[in-house]
Amino acid sequence: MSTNKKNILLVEDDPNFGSILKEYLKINGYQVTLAKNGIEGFEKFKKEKFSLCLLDVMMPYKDGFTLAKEIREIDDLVPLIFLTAKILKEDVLKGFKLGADDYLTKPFDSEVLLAKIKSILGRRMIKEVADTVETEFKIGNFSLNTKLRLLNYLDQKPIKLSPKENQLLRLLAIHINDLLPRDQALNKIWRDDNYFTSRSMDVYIAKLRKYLKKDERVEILNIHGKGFRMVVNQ
Amino acid sequence: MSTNKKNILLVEDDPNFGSILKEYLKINGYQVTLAKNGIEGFEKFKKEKFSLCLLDVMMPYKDGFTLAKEIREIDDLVPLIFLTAKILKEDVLKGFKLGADDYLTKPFDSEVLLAKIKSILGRRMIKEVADTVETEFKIGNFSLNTKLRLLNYLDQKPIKLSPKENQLLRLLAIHINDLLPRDQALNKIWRDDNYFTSRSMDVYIAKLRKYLKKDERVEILNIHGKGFRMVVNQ
DNA sequence: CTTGGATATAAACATATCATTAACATTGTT
DNA sequence: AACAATGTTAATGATATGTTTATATCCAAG
Repeated sequence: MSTNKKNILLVEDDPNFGSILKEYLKINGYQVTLAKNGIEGFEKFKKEKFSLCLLDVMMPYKDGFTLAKEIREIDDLVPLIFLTAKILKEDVLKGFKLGADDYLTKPFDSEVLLAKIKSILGRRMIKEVADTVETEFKIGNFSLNTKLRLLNYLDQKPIKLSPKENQLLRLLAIHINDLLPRDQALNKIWRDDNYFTSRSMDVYIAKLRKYLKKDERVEILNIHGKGFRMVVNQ
Repeated sequence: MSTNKKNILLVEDDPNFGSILKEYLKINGYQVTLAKNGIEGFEKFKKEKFSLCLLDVMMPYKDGFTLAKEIREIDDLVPLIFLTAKILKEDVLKGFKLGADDYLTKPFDSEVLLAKIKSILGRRMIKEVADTVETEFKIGNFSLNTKLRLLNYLDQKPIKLSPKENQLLRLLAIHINDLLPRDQALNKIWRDDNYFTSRSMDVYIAKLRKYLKKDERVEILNIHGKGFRMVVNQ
């Protein structure tokens, strides 16, 4: 449990749902500021520092997406969660037959939301930060220094990495144990994602796998059609 | 083979307005598919992957709302923008209930539309929305990770799922203990429901049943003529 | 300017994954 | 019984990926 309090901005126009959710989050150790529409939400965002924003998409005057855009203009990093995802996920036909208020009063899966918040304030936050500043990565018994482009294995002579090898391994390390989508890697490293750059990336994956053979716990797995996933077993 | 280009589906019955808007969007770097009514629009939507849909509300045969409803049945996430001449509040509300991402009145400032499109397709927006989609499902002693396409059973080696296996099991999990209508699954996953896709689905059901044998409490039952139902007994 | 080494891409071929279809068996319905 | 719906396995062709080798490109040292 971290000592600095996690401050959440909740923008929700339905007062019932808003206050219930606020109470629930407070019980779970978060500090919550509730705004009842996009305009008020943006005002509050400018005045205070928040660890995370929960935005209802469907709001009068200023919808969640517009608000998100404005927030992004002044803060590149603060995580955003849209509360419509839950609604969109539901059977649309069912949603139609109900009134607008009905889906909000339906039992809200608060456990799921809480898990999401925890996950975003933890792992995901780390990923964002790592993506912008981190230069040193542990990968099993390897350590990668992206500034010097060196891959160390215990006390052995460091392996010199080419710029592309370095960038790709760095991305895999940021997403360790998680999917690195093919497109994302291609766009970040090659700034393009046609067939040929994709094949080129495969060549680099093969090279990295060769380097990583020294530690058999470390593997780069493929997820067919989606991307790669570097794992450290045990 | 993947492409980076933003692909927009534009459904508009007025040929003049339609082609002008199409050209305008193309000039601004988008790839645009134009459909001249709701029926054609839905056909095109099923055949291709789009980053965003622009739907005219007032169209003969099939209006924009009906089309939106059909699109939402097979795609929970694709952003929708409604174009309309009417500025009726009722229509706006109806649009938002469908999960619309924006609402524009016609004639409108094309600069405004471009800004809206950019905002919705913006680098973070899609990712944020995608992040809020549930990726973990519990099924008896199994746990399904739809992002990594892995089916875990206790501590055993995870079973790798193919994309179709993954999608089908996900749908069954969403409807756990409840009926998953055959045509609903077919339209969501295969975007079609002829005899052959239906047989194909049966093949996948057989595959899933094989995987799920590890936990005898978990069963996929058939409801003759209606669909399937995954249950967790006891 | 040219040479050599490092690097990135392309080509070529091998293998793996995947969705579909066919084929035949079984079950449910009337 | 007759037909339709479903269960299951195996074969097929298409696409994605794995890997090595060849070629092109860049750039610094001579």
